[in-house]
Amino acid sequence: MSTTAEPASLHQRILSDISEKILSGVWAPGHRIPFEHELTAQYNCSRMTVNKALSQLAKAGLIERRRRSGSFVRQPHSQAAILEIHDIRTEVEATGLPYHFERISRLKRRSSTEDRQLLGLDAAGPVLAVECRHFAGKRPFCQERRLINLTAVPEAEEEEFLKISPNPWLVGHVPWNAAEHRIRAMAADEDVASALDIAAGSPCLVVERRTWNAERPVTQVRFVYAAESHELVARFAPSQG
Amino acid sequence: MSTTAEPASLHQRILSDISEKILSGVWAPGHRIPFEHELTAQYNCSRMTVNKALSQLAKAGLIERRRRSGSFVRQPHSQAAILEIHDIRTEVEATGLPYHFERISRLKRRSSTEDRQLLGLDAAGPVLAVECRHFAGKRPFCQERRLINLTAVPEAEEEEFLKISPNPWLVGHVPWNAAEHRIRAMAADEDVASALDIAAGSPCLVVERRTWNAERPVTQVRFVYAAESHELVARFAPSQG
DNA sequence: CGTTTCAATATGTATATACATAATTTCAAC
DNA sequence: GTTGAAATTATGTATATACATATTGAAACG
Repeated sequence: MSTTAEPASLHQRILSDISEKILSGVWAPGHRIPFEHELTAQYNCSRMTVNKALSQLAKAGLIERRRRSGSFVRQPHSQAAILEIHDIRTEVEATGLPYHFERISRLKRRSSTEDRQLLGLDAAGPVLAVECRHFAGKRPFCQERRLINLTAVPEAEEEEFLKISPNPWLVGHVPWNAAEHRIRAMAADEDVASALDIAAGSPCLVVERRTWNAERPVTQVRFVYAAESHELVARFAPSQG
Repeated sequence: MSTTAEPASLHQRILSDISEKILSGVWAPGHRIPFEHELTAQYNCSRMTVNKALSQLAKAGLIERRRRSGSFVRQPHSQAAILEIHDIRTEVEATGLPYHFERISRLKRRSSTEDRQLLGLDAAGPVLAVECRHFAGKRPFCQERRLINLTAVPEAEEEEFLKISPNPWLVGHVPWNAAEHRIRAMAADEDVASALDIAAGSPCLVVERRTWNAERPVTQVRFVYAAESHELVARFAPSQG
């Protein structure tokens, strides 16, 4: 997996240009983004192409379109994430921004008491601790801290997690049959604040997940998102198209 | 008035026709759905219109498109986020503390624009706005703000919600077949801070839920918990095919 | 026999165009 | 000055068309 998505097509480029401006704050909520005909001129393309990009942005909830008035940056509603095996790459790319991640550290160790508690292990054994940051464009989107039970997944020892992040690697290598999510809010501590480039104390959403394979703990992971950047959405039935 | 599936637009109709067939199981995973040019003939429209619908389906993950081969129904990406309708009384009592609640206000009014947006209503009509606090022991545990669509649930007008809180009352009186949860973190504003007896700005967990009955919005509710007091837990096994 | 080449095919993206629809503004009529 | 009809404007949807691209299958070739 390459980490950066090239601007595949023109309307994708327009889309990511604009969402970058919005998410970076260059265009604040309420700001009127250029009219379709202006963007048409700016990108030297047809109105249909611009329209496609703007329609997607509207559908994604980043902008609001009003006939006769123009298109406006919406209040930071932000993007949806399905609850379960939420794939961060997909979440990020849904916003139109290029995704990449950074592996910060990777350490094999004998499991500490805390590790065992987090993983739900009852016996000692080697674990792999991995820390990553996921980015949307140039901005940090999510901090990930993970423990992998090497007894259940010995192959993980050979993987550096530099080109592929732990989640897709695990999905491709290990089956699981049970999972547990814990979701809560917390104030950013120093560590989180610097990882996400936000102020210490500001609210964050924390998603912790443990997965098992045949009763055996596989991995435990904690994702932390800045509150403004993220919202989890879970639906029980398709509401409408 | 209820939200009867309106004709909307042609590509929307194509999209919902197809997703209906997929979700109902008429077209199983792996099934090749008709080629664009076949759908073009079937709906008597241009390929662009069909293409728009199929592209959206692909983006939504329901189908997979392969050049030269066609479009295929994908394996179900487990949409079933198991977040049961969480019952606050049960949550509180699980901690061993006595539960009680307090109805703060109850107001019938014509739906404002904001009400309609929150509920997902497209037409005006009466709503009931109810605000409550739930306690664990003597400490406030959760603030609840709710809108009830009186068009869908006229009986609610007779209920004062002094002895029974809105959630158990609704569960006993109105069936629902779709729900949506939104979960996020936020900083407590003045209102929340005083309701929960915490400092303004401290992190909170917000759970918003909307439920529908036969396409008709029933109720919208926002629960706010102080971060330290609460954690959501969701367990599930992968549904897979 | 295996490999290369080429044509056929379905999707992917972009174009120009047309008309519909909703929200403002203008401006004349009352 | 208020009302209301018409013009204006930006978006919404659909059309026909064109060419690009990936993949497949079959024909041509050494």
